[in-house]
Amino acid sequence: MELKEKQKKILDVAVELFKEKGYMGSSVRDLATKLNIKAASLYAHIRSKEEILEWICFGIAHEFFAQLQEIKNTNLPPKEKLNLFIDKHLSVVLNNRDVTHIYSNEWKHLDGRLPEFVEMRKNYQLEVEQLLLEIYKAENWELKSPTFTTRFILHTLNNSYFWFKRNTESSVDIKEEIRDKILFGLLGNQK
Amino acid sequence: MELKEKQKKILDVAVELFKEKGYMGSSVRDLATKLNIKAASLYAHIRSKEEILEWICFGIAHEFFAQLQEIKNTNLPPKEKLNLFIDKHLSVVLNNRDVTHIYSNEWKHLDGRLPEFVEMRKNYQLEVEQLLLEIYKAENWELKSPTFTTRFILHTLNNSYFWFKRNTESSVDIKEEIRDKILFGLLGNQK
DNA sequence: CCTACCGATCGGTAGG
DNA sequence: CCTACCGATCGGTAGG
Repeated sequence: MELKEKQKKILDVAVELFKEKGYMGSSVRDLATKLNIKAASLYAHIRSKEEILEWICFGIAHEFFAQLQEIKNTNLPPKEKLNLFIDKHLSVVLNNRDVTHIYSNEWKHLDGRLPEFVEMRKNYQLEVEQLLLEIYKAENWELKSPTFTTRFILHTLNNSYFWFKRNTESSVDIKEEIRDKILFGLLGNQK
Repeated sequence: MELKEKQKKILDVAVELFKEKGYMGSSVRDLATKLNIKAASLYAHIRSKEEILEWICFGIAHEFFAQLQEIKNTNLPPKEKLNLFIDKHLSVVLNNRDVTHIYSNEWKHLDGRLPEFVEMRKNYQLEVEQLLLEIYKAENWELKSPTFTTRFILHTLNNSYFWFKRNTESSVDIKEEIRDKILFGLLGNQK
């Protein structure tokens, strides 16, 4: 799924558009106008509107997977694996805020490749759950509801781009604050 | 904004539909079919498709406000105010999962009453922030980023319906687990 | 509640 | 990359 230069340009503009109006609220004519071409001309570069959504959803899913695999392949102490996972996942999210938003909210419109997407995401969730189980076991922590906890952490990470205004705080500070909230909550680090 | 019986029925069916296909992905014909009437007949009960979205978004927003006002009017100790706020807000969310989902994800399509909605939500956010400030001050806790923290708590509460499968766990257990995660995070309550 | 219908817009194709 | 155009569907109205 290698994209040509023009396709990358279309992807970038589509991300901006879908973020603003939603996938179903964005027409191919809107997209073409933003690219200063006619709607019909788009089809020299894309097979369908849905294909663009596929690029977005599967592209970022692939990044999440790659990042997780890297962590699984290290021999870090469990606690640091957890920290690194949060850090890496957050980096992907914060470097791709609009894409993550579309991935989280528009995947249901994938249609043809929807089953493939749903399974891919389920697998990712299961792998994260395994990582958590491994960490909790090694640290002798209690993990009451692994599935619940996994969903909590992934959802919180994926929606964290929402908690601050863009460009007002440095990325390092943001990541620290988010990790802090996920690990210790509102009160866990209060004396 | 008192709804008649038929309008309530339309609202209920629309919530189900919008949750499944999204607001822009749902046509008035889809909605009419689900109600076993013709699309044109809907307009005896609604002014527009958008009006239904207004019922959904402003209706639940009103519930959030009412619940917050109740808490502000009590004389509970600060710490219990925080617990009660989480509990009450969660009750509204869990009793209105699909509505909360639409409120969170489809508000941008409100159009005519969009500015009113955005301001309403900003005010709610500010009131919650004030409540947090009051609580943190009384308890002598440190609150580094009030706005960030407020967004964290509201987003986490509003998305919590996502963390578990429907009807698999009792509502009491769910609320406890969610409050636990928000207050203490993944590790805050581990010894 | 229905039938009949409106103009506008949708994603996409043909052919150059 | 364009013009020209397709059938389907959109939200909504008129009139009963």
